[in-house]
Amino acid sequence: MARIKTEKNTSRKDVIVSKAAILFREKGFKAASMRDLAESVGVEAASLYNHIKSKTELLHELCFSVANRFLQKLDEIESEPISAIQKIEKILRFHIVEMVNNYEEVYVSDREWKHLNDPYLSNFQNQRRIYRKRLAAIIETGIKNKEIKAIDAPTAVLILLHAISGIESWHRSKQKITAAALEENMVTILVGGLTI
Amino acid sequence: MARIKTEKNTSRKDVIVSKAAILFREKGFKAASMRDLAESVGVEAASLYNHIKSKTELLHELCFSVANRFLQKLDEIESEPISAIQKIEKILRFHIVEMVNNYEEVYVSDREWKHLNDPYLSNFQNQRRIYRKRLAAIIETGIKNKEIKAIDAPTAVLILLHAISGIESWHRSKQKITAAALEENMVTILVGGLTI
DNA sequence: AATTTGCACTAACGTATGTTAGTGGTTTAT
DNA sequence: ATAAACCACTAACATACGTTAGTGCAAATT
Repeated sequence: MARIKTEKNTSRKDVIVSKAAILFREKGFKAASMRDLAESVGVEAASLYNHIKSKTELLHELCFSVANRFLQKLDEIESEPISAIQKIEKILRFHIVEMVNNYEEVYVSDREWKHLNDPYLSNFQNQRRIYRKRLAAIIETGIKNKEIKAIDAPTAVLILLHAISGIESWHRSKQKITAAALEENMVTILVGGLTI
Repeated sequence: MARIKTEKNTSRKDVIVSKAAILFREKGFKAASMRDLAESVGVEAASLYNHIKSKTELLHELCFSVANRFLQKLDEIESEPISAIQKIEKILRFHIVEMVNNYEEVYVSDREWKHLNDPYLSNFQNQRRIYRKRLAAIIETGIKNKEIKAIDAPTAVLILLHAISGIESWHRSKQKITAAALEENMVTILVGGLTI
């Protein structure tokens, strides 16, 4: 009857959530079973329910904690007195760093949100839509100011965001370049591609 | 006892496979049930097994038919007497057109291949790895010939491929720009970002 | 030290899933 | 017209799943 081991300032629920992130990333939300999760936590499946309400709750936690981090950072960057292209670069770098350091969570939030249930689902979709619109607005500004090529802003956003999610492949590749080098390469290509 | 309707030159199995693509794209492979699929085909679940061997077979068919199309096109483009950056642009355009016209299949092949079983799984992963290496080799050549910026080639490949998969979002968006405009925008940003 | 709370356990439930067996009608080929 | 192949059906199976109920030990609180 060994308990779930926690480090200080992390609840047992936190442990479960972060093991869930690893598992959901690896197998996908639907394919990952509560029994799998229990095993990776070192406990019986039923015991998980002393700490969480449901499997989907785990997905909520992951999706919204990631979404909130990005929204907060966007607030911050939007209000800085810098050029549009500089904002885009900052956001891009933040995404990359997040994807590198919080791989599992960010990945799961990006790929598995479809399995959320309403009202969380609509909620998440809205946040996502709004986030993208705000990015597009920054790009529009950059275009108006002749910093950025005259392209379709939503398309540019979609390229940026999806390109970032490619870091998944980097994570799993054998011969990785350093995270810093990865970041510079991505910025070179993407910011370079946008700039006039 | 109405039979599955086929158009000429398509077997009943083909009908099932393409309905499966739609369903797998929408719900994900694991979450899409054979009973769902049966309903969308207009038949009882058990009846599907007169035409297919298993659920995973549907995934094989989808994944490998897509993979083969891309491999074949790459063979073709590789042997053309054009510059590296032109090859990259051609491949990019092919990917975009495929993603636009064969949305469901390409998407499923890209996102759901994890649920393949061995030996298909390793097989698919190998093909994927090799495909990417060949793309990276083209980029390396371009760098050597000073057509392309001195970046990490595998990173560039990963950005290209994932950016393309962003067309998913375009497909679902309400106010779409035309497919042609999408293609031009993507080429502008991505080829522009690679070129010196 | 006594009491309350936390938490992991076993057992089990209801449901959904992929799939098989067997039957009989319908289309195709002879 | 007869035989053969095709194919959709009903019924059912075994398994895997998320989750609940109830029990008792261990830790935290008083």
